[in-house]
Amino acid sequence: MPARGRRTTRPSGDERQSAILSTTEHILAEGSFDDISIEDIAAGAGISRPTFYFYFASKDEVLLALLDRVITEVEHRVQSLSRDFEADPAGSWQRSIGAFVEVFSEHRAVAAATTTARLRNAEVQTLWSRSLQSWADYSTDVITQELARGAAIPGPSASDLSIALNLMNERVLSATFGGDTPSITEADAVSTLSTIWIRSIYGSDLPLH
Amino acid sequence: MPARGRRTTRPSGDERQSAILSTTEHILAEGSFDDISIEDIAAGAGISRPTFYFYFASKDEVLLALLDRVITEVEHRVQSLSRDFEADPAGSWQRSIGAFVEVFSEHRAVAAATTTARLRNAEVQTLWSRSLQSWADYSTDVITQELARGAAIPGPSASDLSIALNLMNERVLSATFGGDTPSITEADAVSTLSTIWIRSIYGSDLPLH
DNA sequence: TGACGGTATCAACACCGTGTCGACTTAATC
DNA sequence: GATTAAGTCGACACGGTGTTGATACCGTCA
Repeated sequence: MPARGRRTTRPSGDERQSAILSTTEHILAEGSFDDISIEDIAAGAGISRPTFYFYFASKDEVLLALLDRVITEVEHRVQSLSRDFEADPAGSWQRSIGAFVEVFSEHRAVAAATTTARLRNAEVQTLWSRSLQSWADYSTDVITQELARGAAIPGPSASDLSIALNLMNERVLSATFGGDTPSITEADAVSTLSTIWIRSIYGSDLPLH
Repeated sequence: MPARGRRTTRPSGDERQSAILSTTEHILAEGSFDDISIEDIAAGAGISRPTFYFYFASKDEVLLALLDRVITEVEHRVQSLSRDFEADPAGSWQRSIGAFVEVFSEHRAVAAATTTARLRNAEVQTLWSRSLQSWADYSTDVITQELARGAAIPGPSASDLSIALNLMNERVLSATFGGDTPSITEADAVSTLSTIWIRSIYGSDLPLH
């Protein structure tokens, strides 16, 4: 059992593991994921490159762990939101979108890295797809309910609509946080996205409530 | 001057250059841009790797040339479209979006490669940004006119709205052509996107005309 | 016709990042 | 103090990139 309150001669495995994670998120804040080498991460965590491989199989595995934490955080944040689409549809959508924006704003480095890694790594792709799909499923359910009570207007299938809107959010936020051209400012992002969601779902700015 | 109608002992420089371009687009159709090496391209074009560097400074330069051709094609296609937003706003938007979908559908390999290369290569980023910006500028102008004649409804700035919608198209089409999960089918893409554009701009499915 | 010069070609090399192997050290356990 | 599991890293092999320098081809002009 490792000594408690007294420094052991070597940091424990868990300390090393989390040093790698936090160093990576830290380095990620200033450089792109593709530009940082495992050497950089290892150096930042105070270990040699081969030792890095004792903890993670690759750079992508580290990102996977970071991404997992972010996704879990989004889930919690969105779940703990007070929403009542019947009473206040516009506000409910806006608060949900706002929650996403907040979390991705806080972890923009991880989000940006995911965007690049997803394109070449199947596991990252899968993890991200699963989340996107679950958000799309949730939106689809709400839209279907809104259609049933006559608030939303018919048109494209609820699922196509919700997929397109979720993908829009992903791309717009990635542009905003990445400072791309063209992009919309962080201040305008939530209201612009919410307006598009609401008009697309209800065909109006003032849905029935 | 090179012989005409008679084969010279070596293919000319121009032939090599275009062999590199077409080979690259061809190889790109089955593998991702990141996975193909300069060796692959050179072999496909019947030259050695160093000789490749005589024609292009890097793999990315090849993509840049391919992308340039695709962007030019989109421009031509969209310009030659008959549009009259006052007479038929919904149809005009739908035809414009349809033109994009067609071109990117034909050159999906180049579009996919651009998506990945943009993230690490500044020149690709710039070229793509410029096009995106010019399409967004065009949409902004039309939305502004539609607002002036009282057909579009006020809300987010015309430019924020148009940037968000253009980015949505980019992401949704990339998912569709890449067969991502979640994504919408190629058959449903144009109608879903058009509906979102029209409802977001006019606040209704049947804009004034 | 022959030598000049731009165009084109490629073998060989230097470099960098990844991932692996095997030998070594450290610390808990019996 | 012997054994075992966990942890560490020097040294290597590999694969892809980009460069260099020597050489071949070919149109042209004296």
